[in-house]
Amino acid sequence: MIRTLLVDDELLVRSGLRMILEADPGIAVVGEGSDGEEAVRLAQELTPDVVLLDIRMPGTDGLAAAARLSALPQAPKTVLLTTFDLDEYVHGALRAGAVGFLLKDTPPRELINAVHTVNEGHAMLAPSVTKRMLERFAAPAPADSAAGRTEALRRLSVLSERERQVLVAVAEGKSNAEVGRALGMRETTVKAHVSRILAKLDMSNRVQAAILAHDAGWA
Amino acid sequence: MIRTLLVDDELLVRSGLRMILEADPGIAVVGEGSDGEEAVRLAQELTPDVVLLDIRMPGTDGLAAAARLSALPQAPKTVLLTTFDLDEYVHGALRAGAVGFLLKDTPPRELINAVHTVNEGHAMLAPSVTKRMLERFAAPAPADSAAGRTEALRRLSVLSERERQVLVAVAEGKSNAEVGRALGMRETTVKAHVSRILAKLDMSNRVQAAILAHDAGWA
DNA sequence: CGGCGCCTCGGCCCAGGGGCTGATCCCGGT
DNA sequence: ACCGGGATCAGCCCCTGGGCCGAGGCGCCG
Repeated sequence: MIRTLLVDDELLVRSGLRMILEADPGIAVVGEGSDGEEAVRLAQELTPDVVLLDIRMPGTDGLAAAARLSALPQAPKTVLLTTFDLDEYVHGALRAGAVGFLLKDTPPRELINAVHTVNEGHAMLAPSVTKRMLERFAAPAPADSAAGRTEALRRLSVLSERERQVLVAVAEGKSNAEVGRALGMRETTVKAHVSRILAKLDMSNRVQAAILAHDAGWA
Repeated sequence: MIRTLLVDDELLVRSGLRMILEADPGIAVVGEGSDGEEAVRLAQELTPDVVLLDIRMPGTDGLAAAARLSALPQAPKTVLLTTFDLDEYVHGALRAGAVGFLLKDTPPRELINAVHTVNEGHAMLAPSVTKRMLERFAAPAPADSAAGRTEALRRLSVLSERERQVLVAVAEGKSNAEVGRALGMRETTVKAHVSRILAKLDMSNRVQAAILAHDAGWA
């Protein structure tokens, strides 16, 4: 029997979740709370296996509560619930030690599944989150700041000497006009260079290029 | 009914998996293959919902097969199975478009759970893999050139929490509209934040602020 | 209670950024 | 002699970025 704690500031939501979860014979809802403070207090009293935690709550919100939950002696598996699939939430949630991140439009069947899954030690993320996370995990060789530097240099190697000079100036925070003054060319020329730099690097704005140049040690 | 294809070079393993999966009324095993070539061929013929794929197989191995499966018009959800929890495998698997990665010591109940989970569009990773992946995804501290880093952090300390979030998104190269989408606010609000960030930092454009945030290890 | 700071948003304005076309010049390779 | 690519610039377009003003809500503190 998986002992579960529900925390959401809206009574109706808690009741709905309870209905869904208790339809499964393997799950028991052992408590309900309405804010982050209660979440921590109840988790200590009840030592649940799984805590379902809304992110947006008055006072101590779900993210703060999750961080404190994961610091408890018998830390429960924490699943965060939210209406909005925001990057900031996801990062915050995972950094806070959550093992689940679900949207509130998750079907009942999936919610039950999620409780079982996290209870077994797995993670359970909403599909959209999973997608972004897999992309990040699979794609890049993460920046070792030593290796990231050479990687940046490699990507920048397609640039010509003049383009390199322009990009350095851009990475110093100069406007196109200032770059022109610094390098002795018209602003229109600077813009032409920046355009080709972005095209070569497959980027959409100067900030990304500036960061890359910075990583390469150019500024 | 979830239509499933099993691929493993050992007959005994396939039979065992079939026994386990068909114990669930919602799962049907529609085919079996013994190597990567067969996996691709059968997937085209049968268009299964989920493919369970062993990594170590003679000829075309599971990773290569997974990559080709994910390129199919009606790509199945691919779950890779392996005895050894090697980072190299995990990266390869996820890069190949797999949505599941399980060890062969996974309990039967969990395997059934996994098939349902991936069929719903979620990911299903072995706990050990999940743990490493979450760490990397949540990874806040590159812990590198700490020299200018603390100085940057000092200068950025005047920013509020929300402003910090906005600046991070800006430093990732996002446009104001994209920042808004990522943080759940209107573009006008983003612009208000950026304006105040620049004023607080005494800077004239977002590139300078982005570089500073980058130095602080925020992006 | 009344401030004050933070967060939120709208509207307005205009400067800056970026794409596109097209042009000239120069240089090095064919 | 020709061609290709880099560098230079112009003019045009539209979208984005940033400043400014004003507004309302919320939470905290004296």
